[in-house]
Amino acid sequence: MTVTLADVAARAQVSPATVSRVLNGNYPVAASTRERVLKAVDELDYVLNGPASALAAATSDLVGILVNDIADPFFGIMASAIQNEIGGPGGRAGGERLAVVCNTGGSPERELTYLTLLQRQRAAAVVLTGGAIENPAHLNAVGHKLRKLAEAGTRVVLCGRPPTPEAIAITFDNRGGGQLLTEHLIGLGHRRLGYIAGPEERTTTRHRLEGHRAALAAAGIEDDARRTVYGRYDRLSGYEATLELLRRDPTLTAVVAANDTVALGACAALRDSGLRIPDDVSVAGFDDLPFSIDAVPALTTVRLPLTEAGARAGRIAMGREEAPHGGIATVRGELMVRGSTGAPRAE
Amino acid sequence: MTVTLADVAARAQVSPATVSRVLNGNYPVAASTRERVLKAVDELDYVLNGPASALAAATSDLVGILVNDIADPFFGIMASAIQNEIGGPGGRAGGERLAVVCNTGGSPERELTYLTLLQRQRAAAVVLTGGAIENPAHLNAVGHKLRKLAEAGTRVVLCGRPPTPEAIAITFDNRGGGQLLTEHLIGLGHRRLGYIAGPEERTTTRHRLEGHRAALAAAGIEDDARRTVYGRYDRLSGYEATLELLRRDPTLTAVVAANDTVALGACAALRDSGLRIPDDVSVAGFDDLPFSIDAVPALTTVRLPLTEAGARAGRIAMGREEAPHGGIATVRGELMVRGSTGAPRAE
DNA sequence: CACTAGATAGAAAGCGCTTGCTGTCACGCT
DNA sequence: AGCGTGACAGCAAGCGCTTTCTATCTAGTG
Repeated sequence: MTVTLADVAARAQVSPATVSRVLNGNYPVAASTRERVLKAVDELDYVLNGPASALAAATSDLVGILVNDIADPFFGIMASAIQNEIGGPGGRAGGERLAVVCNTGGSPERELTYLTLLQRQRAAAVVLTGGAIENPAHLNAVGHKLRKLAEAGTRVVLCGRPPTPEAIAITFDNRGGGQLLTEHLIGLGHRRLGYIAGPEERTTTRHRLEGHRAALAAAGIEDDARRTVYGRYDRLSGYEATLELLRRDPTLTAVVAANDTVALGACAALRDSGLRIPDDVSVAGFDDLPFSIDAVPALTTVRLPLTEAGARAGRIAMGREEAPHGGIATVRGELMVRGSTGAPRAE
Repeated sequence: MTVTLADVAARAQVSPATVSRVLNGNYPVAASTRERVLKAVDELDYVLNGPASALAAATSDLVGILVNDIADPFFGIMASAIQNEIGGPGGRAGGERLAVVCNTGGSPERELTYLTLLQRQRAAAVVLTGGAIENPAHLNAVGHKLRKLAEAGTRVVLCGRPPTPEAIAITFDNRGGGQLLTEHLIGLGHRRLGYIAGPEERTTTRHRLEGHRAALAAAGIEDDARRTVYGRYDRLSGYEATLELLRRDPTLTAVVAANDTVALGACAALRDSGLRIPDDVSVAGFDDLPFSIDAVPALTTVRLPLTEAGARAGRIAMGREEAPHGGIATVRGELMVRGSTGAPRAE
């Protein structure tokens, strides 16, 4: 029914071995023979059987990219950059690899299961993006899996994720970025800052918050726990958290959000509460996603070089760039001061 | 080196066949035996060899999702919805399938290569999302591939893509949406409307533009070709196109954009040109992506039920929902009138 | 001109799993 | 007591490809 290597071989009057060699091109085959084979392949519309090939060769051309939320451009941009370097069809790289992105939805189980599935497929490489979940049991399980994958020859790279002993990592300096942002706000004269954090058990959340607190501490500002609200990394969360923050302290002069999307929600909540940005309340985001500049006023935020980091991770995953020294590269964010932050209103 | 089925069998003192059956759970195995096997699997940390399994069973659990641009939330949202239904680990569905998204970047070659790669992997299903490229040769090649895939037992579903004879399709009524938008603008009194289209050879571009023109024609407004500019589906394109439109006719009172992202760029260009929205110029987008409501003023646009459509496509791909009658379901967009459109300034 | 090295092609042994078919028991029925 | 009948378990034949090793042939070489 389906065309096999043997069919092609028969048609081209050569042995299956020869066809295989023509297709893989790593063994001398006379030009005339090659041509005959290629012709047969074409005529028969033959397509290699991936599983069979992977089984026999004990390798596969699958590369997995794990993301927390595929609907979030933060991940989309990174995934796109990674995939570009992985090669994928027509990518910058040569070999044809199937770069696939797997959406964990931020769920530990899904993350683990995808890792197993990738292991099962004998993936050539795996790139994990974004913050990790800080649960000892889960961390352990993931570490174990990564080790197994590495042992099996799968290259494992982390991108925008805190380093672990098991893999090469391109890490974002979320802590430094958070600090930059809050320092900026404090420099403008703010003293009562609300903070909208992400999900509590994420490393990204913790690091950004730590940076924020470090800046507060450095300025001798008391860190009132009531000024921090945890939520999700989405717009609605930002909206609700802002309302809550305002309820707890209507005299806030600035709101720092977990990321740009959350910041957008915060802006909406402030506007709906009749407050002007930045005259009444300043707002800051994080990531500098494309739409941030289109907010009105444009969002002050920390730009993360998502594309560059992704590209680098992709190249390392393909073995086309050597790993950074010590296996860890830390990428800093750049403070982008725009219209959404300003001096607090005089009291 | 790596643990195989046979190792597990030896350890559990059963035959490989039994282990296989325990793992696949589609054959009666005594509880005590099952337990013994499971224990061995656990102790040995055994992971099934995907390729081998796929080869022997002649099926795979891979499901491909093709998107034009993974960094664009339009696709991210659909992909997320599809993947959710596909099951993926922990998804709503039962079986563990590897739902993978492939980023074509809008390139015909990449689209084709991914399709081949998926065919090579004997994918269980393939979902193609977003507009197609209107190039006869390419259309033909894709059609051919889809037919082959279907013949091989791969379920093929289109989502947000024009129907073809080869597949089941959930299609967006881009034409109707475009018409709605322009009718709305005309209803407000606009007569000189600029149109920023997407890439010329995309079906989405053409359909939305046709809707726009149909509305103009219905209102007896001459369709000046100089009022249409083609570009890409990104922000910068919207910015530049708007400047160009303004250059060609500074008296424009409205700009209709190919999608929300482009609309954002258009807004930026208008603002930078010292024009107010909607007082001087109205702006309309398309898709109603999450950030559209956060633009200031909020974007008037056509909401496309991306999540619902994706979910449905996913279910159909999994065979958990029957195909729509005739194999085609058309989904309409809903006009969302918001602040970015208003009556034109009096002349 | 005999001989060897280099270039190609083929034979065949798996890769690790699934599954149709063939046992082997232990029951429960007549 | 004899036997049909499930319920399990194992055998063994592949699935379609890669690759090692071997065979063959041609072209140099002294």
